[in-house]
Amino acid sequence: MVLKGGDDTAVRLPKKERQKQLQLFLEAEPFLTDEEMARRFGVSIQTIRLDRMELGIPELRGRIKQMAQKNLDRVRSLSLEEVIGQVVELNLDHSGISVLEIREEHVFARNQIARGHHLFAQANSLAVAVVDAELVLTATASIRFVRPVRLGEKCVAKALVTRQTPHRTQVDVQTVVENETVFQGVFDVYRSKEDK
Amino acid sequence: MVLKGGDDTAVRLPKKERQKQLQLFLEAEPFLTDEEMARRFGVSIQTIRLDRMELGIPELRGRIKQMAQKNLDRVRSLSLEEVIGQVVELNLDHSGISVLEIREEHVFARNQIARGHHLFAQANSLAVAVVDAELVLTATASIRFVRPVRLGEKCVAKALVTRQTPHRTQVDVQTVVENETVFQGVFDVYRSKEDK
DNA sequence: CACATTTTAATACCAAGTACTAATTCAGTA
DNA sequence: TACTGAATTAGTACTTGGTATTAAAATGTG
Repeated sequence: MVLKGGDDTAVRLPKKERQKQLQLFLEAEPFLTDEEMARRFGVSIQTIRLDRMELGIPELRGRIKQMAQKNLDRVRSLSLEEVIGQVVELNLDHSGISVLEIREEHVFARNQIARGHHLFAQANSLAVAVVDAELVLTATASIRFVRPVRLGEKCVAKALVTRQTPHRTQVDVQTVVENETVFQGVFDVYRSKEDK
Repeated sequence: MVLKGGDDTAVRLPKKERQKQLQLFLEAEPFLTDEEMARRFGVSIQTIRLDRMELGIPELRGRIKQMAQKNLDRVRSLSLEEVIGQVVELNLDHSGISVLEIREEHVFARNQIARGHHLFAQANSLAVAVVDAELVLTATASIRFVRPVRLGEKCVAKALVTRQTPHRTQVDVQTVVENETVFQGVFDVYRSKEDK
């Protein structure tokens, strides 16, 4: 009989440790087959499968499918996302409200603070949405980030049309988190061919 | 012998037509198996496989793997994408240049014009990037969209630091497409703990 | 030592294919 | 009408990356 310890890199890890590693591995490289994992840990394929069972990790194909599904959902929601954030009220040519929850993808990894352009995007797309015309484009904007917004906070943007001229509409937008103003902006929006 | 036409919905389509449909189907629902497709077209599974061969469409597993991969790439590039657009030049606390090509996801589906907030995002993230400090946040900005930008155009944003005070930096950004200005903005950026 | 835990092994089976060969059906035409 | 070529269907062997189950071996521990 041969000693098992030396065949790969190191002494075989205890079960717990191996399972912890396994999860990390799969997080980094979700496309690993059981076979490959077994090779890396210097352990039999059945052991890996037992581990997966215990940890509730689905098989390769299941994992891939989940990721693909996520991708699909994203693409679909993106094309639907004509307005950044969710519109909860809209009175054309008058006012509108949208809500945006700050998620991982909106913040700086370093400090969990929302990047300014997401707040801007929410406000800008709402400003454009309230204007009732075929072609609507932002011309100028003057904005102010009043205080930083953090991961998890819900931003409520309120837009109000404040002036109308033949080809321009002025929209004021104020964004609040729990009644505290975090952003405000004045958008001067160009429009043409009334009535979309 | 039985007539083949009536078994499903309609008379069997000619090859060309079926293949066209097949592509559309898979675009909408990429998770269909050959078996399911065969059922829908009222045709044998082999026929579907021949079609896939001719059209160069990979098998189900290949398709979902591709999508999953795309998802992975996106997530990874997103975290790398600290700056929107590609930075081609950067002199800390002085100036910087970034390039952004307007793609499908940046434009209004209706008229192929870039949504303002993408131009803003490019400019804003560049303005933040040129400032050399641990914490950098946009405080206020005054911006102007000079002319609409269309699908496929390459936006070159140039940032220039124009003023420095103990906690504020003013950055002017001008974005051009083929020497024509399309966007300009003045960003007032807050910073703290010099030297990141 | 005896017993439990952990690890391997072995076998049957599955989904969704590929690869290949061969038979059948159909459509148009010489 | 018989023949030909394209299109379709059938059938078999083999592949990947598994599940499910049963059982044997190795290892650890009181």
